[in-house]
Amino acid sequence: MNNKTVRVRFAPSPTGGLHLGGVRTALFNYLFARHNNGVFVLRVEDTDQSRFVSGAEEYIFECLDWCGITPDESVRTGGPHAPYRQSERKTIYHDYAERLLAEGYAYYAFDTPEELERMRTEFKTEQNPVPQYDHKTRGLMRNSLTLSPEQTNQLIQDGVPYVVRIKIPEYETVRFTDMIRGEISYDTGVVDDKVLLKADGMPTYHLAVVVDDYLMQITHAFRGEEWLPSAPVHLLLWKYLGIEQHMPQWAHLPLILKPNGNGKLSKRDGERLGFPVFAMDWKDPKSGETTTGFRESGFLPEAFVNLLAMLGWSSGMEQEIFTLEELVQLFSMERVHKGGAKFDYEKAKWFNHQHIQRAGNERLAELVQPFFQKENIKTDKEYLIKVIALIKERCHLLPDFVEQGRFFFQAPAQPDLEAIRAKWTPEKTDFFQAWIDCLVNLNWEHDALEASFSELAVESNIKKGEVMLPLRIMLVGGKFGPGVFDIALMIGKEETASRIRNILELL
RNA sequence: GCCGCGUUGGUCAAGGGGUUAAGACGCCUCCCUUUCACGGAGGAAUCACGGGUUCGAAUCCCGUACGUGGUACCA
Repeated sequence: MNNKTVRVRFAPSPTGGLHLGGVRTALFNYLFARHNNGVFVLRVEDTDQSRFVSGAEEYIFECLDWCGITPDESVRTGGPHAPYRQSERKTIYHDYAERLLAEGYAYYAFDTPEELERMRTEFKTEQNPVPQYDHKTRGLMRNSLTLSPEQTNQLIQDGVPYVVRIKIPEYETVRFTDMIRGEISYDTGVVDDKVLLKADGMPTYHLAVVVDDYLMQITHAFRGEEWLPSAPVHLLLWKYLGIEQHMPQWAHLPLILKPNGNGKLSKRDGERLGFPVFAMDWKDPKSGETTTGFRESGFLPEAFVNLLAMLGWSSGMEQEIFTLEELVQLFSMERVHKGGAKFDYEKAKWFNHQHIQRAGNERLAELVQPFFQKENIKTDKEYLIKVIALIKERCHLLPDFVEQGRFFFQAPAQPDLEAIRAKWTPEKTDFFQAWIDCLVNLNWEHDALEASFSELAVESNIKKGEVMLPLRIMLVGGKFGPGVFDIALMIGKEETASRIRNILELL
């Protein structure tokens, strides 16, 4: 890449950076950086206004750690372009704002929220329901363009709150090339004079990205498609600052949409439809409510990363299951889609199922243990590993191991007695009684077990098929699970006999 | 309203002038399994619409429709 190190940056917002779309942006940044032996920079957006949610920074790092996409430069790791926290870069942004002000590309605006509101209602028409602060209206507002320099200075000295706005030209066409979409052009006549510096002294995203990307020598900037409309503002800023030649290449990633209905996927959808939209549990410090994450729902991080990668990108091959390292090798911007993708939770679970099959039983045992603990089931590690080997293929999410495996640890609490009673006969009671007695002297291995069962059935003049299902229900509680003799083998001679005996008494 | 971006089965998608238009998820049928899954074999289902260009269009162009994003001192 032009002998220049590829540097990509991720600048998650405290609110938006937390969900699926945000993590995917981070992932694509990471994949592109690694693929090109570049650097993945994380700049933290910590705007100190009411919308800022404390704990978001920690949360983001934990998410990225979980996914295995740790940044090379960040607040945590340090790096040559520190600080990486926006609030610590305040004076830097001011310097750049001054430059724009001095050269007439920006101006001071003293309008109060009420005045802005008045303007919006006053100029509101059917054709223009949302009037903007732009070339059409700025001449009618209270700003350094309409005020004399003396008046402006006086207001500033008097401590009247002000913002700095970019002065967007009236007739100009801004063009740029997006790595995903190709040529894109905007007519500046429809762009408004965006605020660059807020009254509280903090920069808006518009100023911050441009300044940070320049100073941090970012070569490629990827973000969600929702940023496309503000791209012309950023382009103009690069130009006005005279740093155009250092501008990164842009790529606007397609949106992740609601599975049904319309619109961007949001936190609410997860709650409504019963699936996670956050990587990990997220507790909103303000409302105190917790939103369940993919991690806590029982997703493997590699599965989460895999399914995220396939949402808006494809390898072009038939293979769909990839490790992070494979994704790094295969990733290319050319294969990123333009259109938004609807999130499909069923497919997400399928990805997890696939990765569970590929995961080692020992690791699964560790991951699954907390879910057993939650249900107060004590698990011996060695035993649990054997159980996992037996049941993993029928598990899509980690909690499934509890449902599929609990009878290995405890006798079924509510066995499906009806299923047994339906075709029960006294002869069958005798049969099971006899089999329990056989068990005592039996060599405890699969074939011997099954042979004794089959032989006894023949002797008792009972069809083996008629007692197989009852046996299963006695041991398992229901019509599910691995081979019934494998189960008996696992739970042991005593337990097998005891479970049969107990059910027999209930019939 | 205006501006931008997009549109291949229900969903994710390959394919970028000539294909029987891949594959995956989901759904259905059958096989396997004396259970449930897994697995295997099949099946239903698609190029948004209308015009061009072309010998030939899912593919290129133009419209329309629809979707989606933006239109904040949010990101």
